[in-house]
Amino acid sequence: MKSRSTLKHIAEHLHLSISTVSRALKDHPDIAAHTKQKVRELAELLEYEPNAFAIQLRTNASKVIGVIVPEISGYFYHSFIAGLEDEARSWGYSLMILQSGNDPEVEAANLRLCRMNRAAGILVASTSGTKDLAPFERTDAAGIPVVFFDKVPESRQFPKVSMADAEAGFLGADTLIRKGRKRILALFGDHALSITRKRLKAFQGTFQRHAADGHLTIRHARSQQEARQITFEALADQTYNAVFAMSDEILAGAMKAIMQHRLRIPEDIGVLAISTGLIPGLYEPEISYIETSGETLGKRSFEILHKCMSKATPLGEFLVPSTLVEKGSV
Amino acid sequence: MKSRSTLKHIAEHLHLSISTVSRALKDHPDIAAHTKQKVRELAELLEYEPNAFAIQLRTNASKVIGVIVPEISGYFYHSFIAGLEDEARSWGYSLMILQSGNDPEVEAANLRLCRMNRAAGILVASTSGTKDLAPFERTDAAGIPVVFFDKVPESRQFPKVSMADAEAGFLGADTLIRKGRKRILALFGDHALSITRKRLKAFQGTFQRHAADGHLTIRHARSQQEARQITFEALADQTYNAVFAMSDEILAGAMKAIMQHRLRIPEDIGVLAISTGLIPGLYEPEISYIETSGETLGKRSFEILHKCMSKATPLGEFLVPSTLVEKGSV
DNA sequence: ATGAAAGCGCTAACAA
DNA sequence: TTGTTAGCGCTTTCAT
Repeated sequence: MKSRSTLKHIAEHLHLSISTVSRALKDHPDIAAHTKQKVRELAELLEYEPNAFAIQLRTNASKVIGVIVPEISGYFYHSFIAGLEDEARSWGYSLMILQSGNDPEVEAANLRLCRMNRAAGILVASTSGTKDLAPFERTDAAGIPVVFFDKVPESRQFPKVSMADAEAGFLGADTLIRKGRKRILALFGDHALSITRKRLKAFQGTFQRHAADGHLTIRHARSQQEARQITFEALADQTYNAVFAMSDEILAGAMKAIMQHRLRIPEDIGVLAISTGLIPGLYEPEISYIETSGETLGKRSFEILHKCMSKATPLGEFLVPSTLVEKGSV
Repeated sequence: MKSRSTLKHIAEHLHLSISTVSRALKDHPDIAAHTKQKVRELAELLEYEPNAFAIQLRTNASKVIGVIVPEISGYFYHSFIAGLEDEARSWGYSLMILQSGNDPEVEAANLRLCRMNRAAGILVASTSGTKDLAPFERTDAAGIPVVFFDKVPESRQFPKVSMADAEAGFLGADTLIRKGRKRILALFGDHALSITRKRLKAFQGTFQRHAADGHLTIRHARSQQEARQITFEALADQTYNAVFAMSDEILAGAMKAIMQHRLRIPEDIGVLAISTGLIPGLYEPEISYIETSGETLGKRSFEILHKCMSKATPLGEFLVPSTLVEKGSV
């Protein structure tokens, strides 16, 4: 293996001191122009590349952001990561990605890894079983800001970034009502998750306020399969003129049931979902959806974390707004 | 910020030398049992965590693997990353994820980043525009093994891991023929990509050899939209009894056209795709597919890279086999 | 069984 | 404008 060139090498070749070379390379004002010139040329020639370890050890800070998610694949987190990476790179940061597999212990181990690597900051979508926030507090106390996103704990002690769930729920109900769809089968996820409760509450509240004459059935499904079955059974008679799905996974299940019944969209049944957009775009006709963009959430999360890394920690919960994307399915 | 404890702190408290503490913590045989005991207890108490930078600087090696992909989101790479992370973590490695945005320059910059961070190894899915392999050679020469995956260059100089494209193409044609579907509309991607050419060649060859009496139309699409339009037009008359899609993106387009024509699957038309499995599972009935698993590719890639990192570089191209997953759509 | 000391490559305060 | 020096936290010879 070709041993990499260091400041020392350059310094020796040029009969300069290491610090002069170091300063020349960072364009320090003290250094003479012709010296800088010579140093830069030789550095280029020797293919000098700074040793990140040494810099990090010296400055005790890295340009790496730790990201801990339950899983990378699936319906949502990969788009979050994509958006985050984009934004982070433009600020010179890289991403260290860790999956927790929705296991609190792995999550804690991953957190430790981030600490050992002196991550500049950490973004966490917690597991559904995360109860003990102490490890996060310790990390934060050690000077590594922690920001939660998407799946956030109740605690008010950390900054949090998430989708505007209430708004999305409201928008869902409002859209359906405006389109005259008032006999609704609304499918939500696991009631134990706060995301579900927030969306549900807003949806239900809006419906009751503005469509008292309508008919709303709320059902909960914890998987695509379950969503499919519930939908299939519910749509057997013609009670409903619209289906609402609170997530991609549930939409996927509902759509199968709709296709199985060979119902036409939007003639026989209207469909609306809360989604990142990929799945609704797969059907014909495409499905209208309330967009909860993973990319946007990623970018926004970086911004918040970035603030935490520089100055005062902006506590509180930041919401990424949702917007209606009309595709004609409702 | 709470300053972290170091070996030095522990050593001072215990009136030991730093090296003794270091050794005690690594369970070095030279150290007395009771000393180890004391050291470990205090380390625990002080919440000692080794400084990865110092270790890395000292040993000039990290436990981080650089991953450079055109994009994280989309139909494929996120599942690759998920599989890779799983495997890497079990070996104590973490992932540094970099998106190239399919831009060769960004790719080169990312490569540089990996070098600066002394990545233990690098996995690259190259951009379609990557022509100059010199940067990769330099990285490799610097002692950081580079392994290409999925989108691999022609060069024989690096180890490569990819899907068994020829096999997948063969399996596609073979399956259709066995099912008696011989009037086929086969949709492929950009002909400039080697993945397309490999799949196409095997598919076409197999068809010609075993279904000379059949009718095969090959079409190329570079986007979901294009695939949709081509399919819609082609299916206007009843020439075909099966559609074959070489990728998820193309399948998505084709399915829209099929739904638009309100054709029944498999009665009116058979459908078969090469896919990772997520998309085919969204339709009703689900679509049969030749599985090209991103997860598996990720795990396999780690294995190859791991070999490269330890001993002799196993050159050549490694193929991840594909298997038929029957869902009854053909 | 334990300690002393060198050094990984870099930065930055201080000297000259 | 440039050089000297100390030190970041750790590992690892080489003593003792």
